[in-house]
Amino acid sequence: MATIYDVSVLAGVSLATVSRVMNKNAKVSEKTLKKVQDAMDQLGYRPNAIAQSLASNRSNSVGILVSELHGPFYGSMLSGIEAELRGSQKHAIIAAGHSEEETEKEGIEFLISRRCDALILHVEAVSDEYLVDLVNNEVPIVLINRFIPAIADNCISLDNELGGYLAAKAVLDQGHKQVAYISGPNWKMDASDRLKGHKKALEEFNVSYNPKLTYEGDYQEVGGSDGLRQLLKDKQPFTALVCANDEMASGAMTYAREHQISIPQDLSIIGFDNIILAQYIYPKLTTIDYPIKLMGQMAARWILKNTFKQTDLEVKNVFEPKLITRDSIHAH
Amino acid sequence: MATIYDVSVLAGVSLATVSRVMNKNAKVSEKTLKKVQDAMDQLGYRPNAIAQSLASNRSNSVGILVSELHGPFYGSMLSGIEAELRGSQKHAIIAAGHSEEETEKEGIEFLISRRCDALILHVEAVSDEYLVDLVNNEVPIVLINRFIPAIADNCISLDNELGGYLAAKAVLDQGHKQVAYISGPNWKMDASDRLKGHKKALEEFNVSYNPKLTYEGDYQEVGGSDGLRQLLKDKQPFTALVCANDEMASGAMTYAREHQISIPQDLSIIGFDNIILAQYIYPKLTTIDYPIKLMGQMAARWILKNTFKQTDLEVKNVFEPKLITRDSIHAH
DNA sequence: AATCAGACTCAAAAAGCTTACATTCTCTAA
DNA sequence: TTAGAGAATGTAAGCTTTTTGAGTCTGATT
Repeated sequence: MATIYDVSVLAGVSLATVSRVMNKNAKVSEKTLKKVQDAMDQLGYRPNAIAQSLASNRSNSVGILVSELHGPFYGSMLSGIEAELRGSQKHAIIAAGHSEEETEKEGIEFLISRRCDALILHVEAVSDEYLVDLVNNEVPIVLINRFIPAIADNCISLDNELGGYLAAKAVLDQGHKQVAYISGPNWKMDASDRLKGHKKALEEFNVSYNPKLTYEGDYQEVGGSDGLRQLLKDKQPFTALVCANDEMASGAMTYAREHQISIPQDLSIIGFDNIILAQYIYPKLTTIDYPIKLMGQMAARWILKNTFKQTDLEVKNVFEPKLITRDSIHAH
Repeated sequence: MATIYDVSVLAGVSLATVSRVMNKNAKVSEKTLKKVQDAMDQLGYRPNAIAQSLASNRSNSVGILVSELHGPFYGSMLSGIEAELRGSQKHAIIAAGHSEEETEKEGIEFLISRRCDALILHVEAVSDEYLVDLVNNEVPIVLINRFIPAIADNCISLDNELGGYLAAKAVLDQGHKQVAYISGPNWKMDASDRLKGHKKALEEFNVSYNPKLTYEGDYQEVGGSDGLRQLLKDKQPFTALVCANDEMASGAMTYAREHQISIPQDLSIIGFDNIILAQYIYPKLTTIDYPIKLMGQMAARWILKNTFKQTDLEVKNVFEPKLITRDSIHAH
C-alpha cells in the first residue's frame, strides 16, 4: 500500500507538501497541487488513518458504548449518532457493555486506548463516581439516558419521572382507579424514576398506591407475562396496567390474550419507550415516546460542539417524553 | 497520559522489556515482570492502541459495514459478530452504507484506511467486480448475505432460493392453489432468489405462476399494505399470500385487519426472515427463519480463522433457512 | 543591482510502540 | 575457575504521518 513517502517521491516534492495537500491547511501552488494529486491518483494513495492519529493526536472517531447491539432501542440510538457524525466526517467505534460493570469498564478502557476523541456512553452498571472521575480526567464524555448532577452538562437524558407520570395520568384520565404497575429492575435509575412519576400521578388523582399492585419486572417480554400472571393471582382487582416499557407491555398483552382477557375492553394497557414494535402489535399500543434517536443525535452534536469546536450547534440536555395515544386504553 | 517510556523509567528497564510484558511474547523473569507491572499500575498505564497498530501493522479490529444500524436484522447481526470477536479480544469498527453505492464505497475506504485487519461487509449497491477486486487486492473480506461464485469462500450466505421454495411449499402443503406474492425490490439478489424458489415450488405443485398475483414491494411495511391493496383490487382471487419478508407480511396483516379480512381464516400469510416482530404480532406469523445472528458469528469466525490464524475453528458458508410454523396459515 | 516581504517548500523531529539483533547474565559442565 | 549455552535484557531502527522552524523563490520596490 502506497505511503505518503511514495507520493512525495513520485511528485518530486517533500513529505510536508503532500501532507499539506491532504489537509488543505496551508497554501500550495497550483502547479505543485496538481503534481501531488496526480501522484496520489496514480498510486491509489489512501492516507493511513492510524499514522495520522498518532502524529496529530486526533483520531476523528467517537467511541460508543451501548449495553446491547440488538434490540430496537440501541439500533435507533446508534442510527441517530451515526447520521449526525457522518455529516462531519467523524466515525463511530462501537463496543457493547452488556450491563455488567466489568464489561462496561473494559469497553470504556478499550475506547480510550483506541484514542477516540470523545465517548458516548450508555452504561448502567458502572457507578456515578467512576463516571465523574472519567469526565474530569480523561476524554470528553457524553452520557445518554443517565443524569448525574455533578456533570449535568455531559448528560443527555429523558425526564423519566415525567414519563412515568404521563403514563399513569393517561389511564387515570380515562377514569381508571385501580391501576397495576409492572416496573423495571429497581436498581436501574430509569426504572425507579418512572415509578416515582407513577406514584406522583396516583397521588394527584387521589388514588392510593398499593404495593400489591406492583410487580418488579426485567424490562423483557417475560417480565410482562410473568408480571400479569402474578398480579392476577393476587386477586387484587385492577382495570388498567401500566408497564415500564413496551416489551413488558407486549408480554402482558400476549398473556392476556391467552387467558381470554381482551385488551382494552377488559384491561387497559400502556407501555413506555414507543419502540417500533408498539405500532405493530394488536391492538396498537398506547405508550410514552422516548425520542432515543433524537437523543443519540444530540449526543453526537454535543461532541461536535465541544470537542470538534463546531460552536454554532445547539445542544439540548433533557428531553421530554410524550404520550402516544393508540388503541390499548379504554375508558372506564 | 503515561507512555511506555514512563513505565520503563519507573521500572528501571528498557522499552523492549515493557513491551514484552504487555505482549507476553517472550520470557521475562519473575522479578522484572513484577517491577514492570507495579510501575504500570502505579502510573495507570494504558497502552496506546494507535501506536501499537502503527508499529505492529495489526489493529486487532474488524471493520463492519452494514446498510443500516437500526432495524431488527442488523442489530442481530452485529450482536452475533460482537459476541464472537469479544472472546478473542478483537473489536468492531462500524460504518453504515445506507444501500447506496457511493456511501458503501466510502464506508469501505474508511475501514481500510483505518487499517482494520479484516472487513465484514453487508453491502447491496456495490458491484460484484468491485468486491472481487477488493478481495484480491486489499484486506481480507467476508461478505454476508451475498454470494459471488468467484469468491465463494468469502461469502456467508443464506440459500434464499430454498427459503422462497419452503415458504411457498408451506402454503401449498396446506392445500392452497391460488397464491399471491409480494416480492422485495427485484434488483436485490436475495429478492430475486426468493422469487425463483417460489416459482419452483409452484411448479412442483402444478400451480401455474400468475404474474398478476405478484407485486414488487420494498421490503418495508408499506410495501405489504400497498401490495395487498393492489392485489385485492386486481380481482384475481387468492387464498394465500407469501411475503418476501416479515415487515411486508406485517403490513399486509394490518391492511387485512383494517378491511375485515381475518387472518388466517380468510387469508393465509407467511413471511420471511423471522425477525423478532414475527412472534409479537397477532396472529403470530408463520415465517422462514433467517439465522442472521449465527451468520454474523460465522463471519467473525471466518476472520478469526483466516486472519488471526485460529485454525481450529470450523466455518460454514451457506446456511439453510427453515420453516417456523406459527398461527398465520390455515388449511384450505 | 540590491533589498525585502510574502509565498512556497523543505528537512527533521516527534508521536508511542514493536522487533531484529546485539549484548549481558547466569548456570552448568569440564 | 572458566568456557559455553541459553536465558534475559538492552539498543536502535522502523512504522506513517504531522508540524515547526528554517530556508528558497519570486517579484516589487528602492
